[in-house]
Amino acid sequence: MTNNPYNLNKHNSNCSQCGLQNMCFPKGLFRTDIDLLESLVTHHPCLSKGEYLFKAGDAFVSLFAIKAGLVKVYSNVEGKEVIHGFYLPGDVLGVDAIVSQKYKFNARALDMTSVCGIKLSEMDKIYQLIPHLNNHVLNIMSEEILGGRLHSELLTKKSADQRVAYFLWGMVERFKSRGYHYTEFRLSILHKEMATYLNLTPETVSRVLSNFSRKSIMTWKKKEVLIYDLNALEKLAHTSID
Amino acid sequence: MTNNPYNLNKHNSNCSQCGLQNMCFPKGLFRTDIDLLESLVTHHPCLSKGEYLFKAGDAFVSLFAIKAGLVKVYSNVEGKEVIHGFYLPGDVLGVDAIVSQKYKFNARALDMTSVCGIKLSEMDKIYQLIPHLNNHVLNIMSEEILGGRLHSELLTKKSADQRVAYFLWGMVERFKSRGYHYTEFRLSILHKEMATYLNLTPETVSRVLSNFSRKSIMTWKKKEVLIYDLNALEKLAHTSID
DNA sequence: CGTGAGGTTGACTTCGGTCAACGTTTGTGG
DNA sequence: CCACAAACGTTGACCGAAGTCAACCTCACG
Repeated sequence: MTNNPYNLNKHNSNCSQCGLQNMCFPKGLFRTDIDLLESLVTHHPCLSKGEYLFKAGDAFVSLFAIKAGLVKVYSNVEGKEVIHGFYLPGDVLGVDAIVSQKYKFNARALDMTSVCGIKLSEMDKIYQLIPHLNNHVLNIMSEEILGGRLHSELLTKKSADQRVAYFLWGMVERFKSRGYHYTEFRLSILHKEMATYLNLTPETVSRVLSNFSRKSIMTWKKKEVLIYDLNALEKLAHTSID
Repeated sequence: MTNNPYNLNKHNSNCSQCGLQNMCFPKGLFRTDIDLLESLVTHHPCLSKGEYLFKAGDAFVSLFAIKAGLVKVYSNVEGKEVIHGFYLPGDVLGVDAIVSQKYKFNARALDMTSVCGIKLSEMDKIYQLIPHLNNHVLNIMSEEILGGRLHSELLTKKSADQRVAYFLWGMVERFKSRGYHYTEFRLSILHKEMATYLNLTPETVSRVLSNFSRKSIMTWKKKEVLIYDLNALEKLAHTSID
């Protein structure tokens, strides 16, 4: 178990292996595929905080698998930011650009971030060579659709408390499933950004977090999240509003 | 130009042709593919208002292309309905169930509806036989992701007036692009359902529509939508909230 | 007809937004 | 290493868009 998903030094620098880890779900690739996939994987210098992985309108180059760090995907509507998701180590982003061959959203590192690219510029060929890869792409797209709908449910049917609880609980689950510490972790998301994602204001988020802290459910100070009462958090996240 | 998309009698009853129309975008299928695709397309009896096309949890059988009518896709969160989209003639639904092989949402006819099924139970085989079909599926999934994000933008950054205007303007655009009448059309969506989709209450929707009617922008009485001032509608839909 | 679902309208409430003032952290350059 | 500025976060007072509640209207359909 890695102590900190953001610690680049500790991360295995074998990029293709990283790519494979990410792409092996749900069915593993066959050994014979690996060499081919290897040739698709590109290495990238680390992105520092604030750097763009891609911008809306850029030509599609490749998918990106996050090795370490954190990326937000967002659009700008009438000057205001709409955040569609946060991508953690192990996540793959960019699938929505495959068809149009243009990224439609902005992707920006929120922290020192390391990615590998997966060149899918010649999709048709690749499908025939690695039929399984197609399943992985479909799988990621499915997750993206489901995630979006879950987000809609969150935005439309949950109170401010529930949204924050749900968001944090979701983060915990994601860290847990990836084998990271999940009751104490670094989260380089500004409260402001979580607010945007949840369609709340920073003020409201601040009040909710103060509230959670007062109830000894969790704290989030200076990018360090400490979960004291995961049960309470889950209950809050899932209970009916009335 | 068909007068009314809901008029089943006027619709070409050749189901496979319908399926092809839907699947031909963005790249046409080759003639040789058509026979194979034909064998994948299944015919279904018409659904009457309120009938389910599928329910959340059902095993995935096929995608559905809407020939005529209207289908809503929704989930239930703590007893409350969350509507994720309305599917019109020419739309294909069910892509999000391909990977999991289970439908995750409910799909219900809002009016007399006719669909054809596209059996994709043996995806892998099909991909190899019709590589193009894969592009169509990816394309539909992409649209689904984009649509979801657009919906999020709507929910988070628009006022009640703007949401309603945007929704109606969107419907107009969809009818227009499909070659139907788009300044006068039948829309079998309850105000209550539009409200749910837009995360508003029926009362608010009623007030907004009264307002639009008073301003001679449009009316929507008894499932008949009449657009008087499409420009005003588009302007409302797109202008900044401040 | 009559009944029930859907739609409308008005009065009132509320949750979260806005505004403002202040506290705290971060990061840069001397 | 410190100073300072700018960005971020917190707290309180107040506000407002949309929700809630209630009464009533309308219409489709048995």
